[in-house]
Amino acid sequence: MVRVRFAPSPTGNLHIGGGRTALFNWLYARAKGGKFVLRIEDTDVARSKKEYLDEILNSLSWLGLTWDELYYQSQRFEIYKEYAQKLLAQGLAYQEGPAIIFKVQPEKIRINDLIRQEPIEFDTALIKDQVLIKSDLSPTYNFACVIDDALMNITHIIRGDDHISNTPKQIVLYQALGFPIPEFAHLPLILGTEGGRLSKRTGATAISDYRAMGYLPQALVNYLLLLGWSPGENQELIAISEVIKKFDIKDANKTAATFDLEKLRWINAQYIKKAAPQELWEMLKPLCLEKGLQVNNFDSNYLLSIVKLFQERISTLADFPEYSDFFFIEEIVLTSEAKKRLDAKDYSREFKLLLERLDGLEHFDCLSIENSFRLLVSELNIKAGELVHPVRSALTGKTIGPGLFELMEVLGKKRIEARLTKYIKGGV
RNA sequence: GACCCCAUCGUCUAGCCUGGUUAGGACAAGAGCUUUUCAAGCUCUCGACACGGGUUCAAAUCCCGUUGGGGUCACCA
Repeated sequence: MVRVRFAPSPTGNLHIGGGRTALFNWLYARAKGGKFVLRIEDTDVARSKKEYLDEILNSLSWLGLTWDELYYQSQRFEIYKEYAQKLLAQGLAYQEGPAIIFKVQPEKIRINDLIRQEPIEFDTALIKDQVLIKSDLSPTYNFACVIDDALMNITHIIRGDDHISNTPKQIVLYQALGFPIPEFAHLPLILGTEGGRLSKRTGATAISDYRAMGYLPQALVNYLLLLGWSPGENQELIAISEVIKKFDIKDANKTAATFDLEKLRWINAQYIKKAAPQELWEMLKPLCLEKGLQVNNFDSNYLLSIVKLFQERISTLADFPEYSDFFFIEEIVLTSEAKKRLDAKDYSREFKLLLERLDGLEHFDCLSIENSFRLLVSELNIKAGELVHPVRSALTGKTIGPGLFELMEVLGKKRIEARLTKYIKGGV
């Protein structure tokens, strides 16, 4: 049975690269009907923090990467010590004070990597003796890693490229301990736009940052997947259930990929467009409240109509409160462009006439509004745009946004009246 | 520096294994359509096999080298 693991260290957030490694492990387990083990590598007690642990667990859950088993290395120190003693007793390791050090014998190591055609060759003569147990009695990464991967029956080690040079160090330990050597698959790194590792300088690195910026987990997963694997047949958008049917770690790319926020945004926009308005609203609501929009004061029909109005034009959830605020606040604030529109001319007569027409409407729907609006402008002998722009500015405070007639239908007669009246000299 | 990995449009990639394609798609960019704005959508355009040698009738594809990029060289993980 396939058993894979993701082994983060709680000394930082779960970042984009870690998220992709976790995703590929999880996918391989799900594709092969295996198990996905999560192992927290918290052997560095000083640097490990509870807040990072929580953040990592939350991010994995948010991405939908559920684990089957969970282990903490900090609870397994006795096990590591036991195996180190064994190597000591066998004469394969020696002591240096309280530390236990493995004597590396010169040999040629060949590593078969699932995503590379040729085996990778190393000469261990170039490797120093390896510390197993440090002076403070905690195990080193390579030692704890090997013990755990073996005891947890990990069959495939899928990890970042940056671990390639750790692999020979680990293989000598597998051999010395008499453990079977698992399969390896080293994923290429994700690079920042500047080349080199993705770093905070290049942009957000934490999965939680993308959550906060309004990306959907499915969209981020879809993007991360494309960064190193292709469904073929020119497909860009793919449901995770479909991926599980065709995923194999052997098909992972071996070239490093540059993180491209533009494409992520596009994918996110596609997922937002496809989402059910109700579900989208569940995600939007907390963001609106956070921005101080009193959305609880409105009924759900109103809210869903607004969601539908913006669903096609936002690319992140965070765009929503910014674009739609005028639906939720009475005293809207004009942008400087909107102000310019309204200051350009006195629209008292036009606004007044428009309100009269709207008042006479039997049905206050988009189509009726548009018909009466177009009739009015033709009677006034002006182009539609000449009235559309000032009305939009007065109603929304903005010069950009959804179609005017659609937003008027949603906004409702009362709000329209109140907002246009403000610009009619001498009142109605 | 030593060791290791990698190399197709600006970016992500298909094609490479099993040589014969007008080297395909997506994002971005540019143009147009639509139109009340901004988006979206649709149509079109731009744009790549890093270089040099082989092997072969034929090389993006196989081999070697060069160059370039990246990674690792901790009692961090």
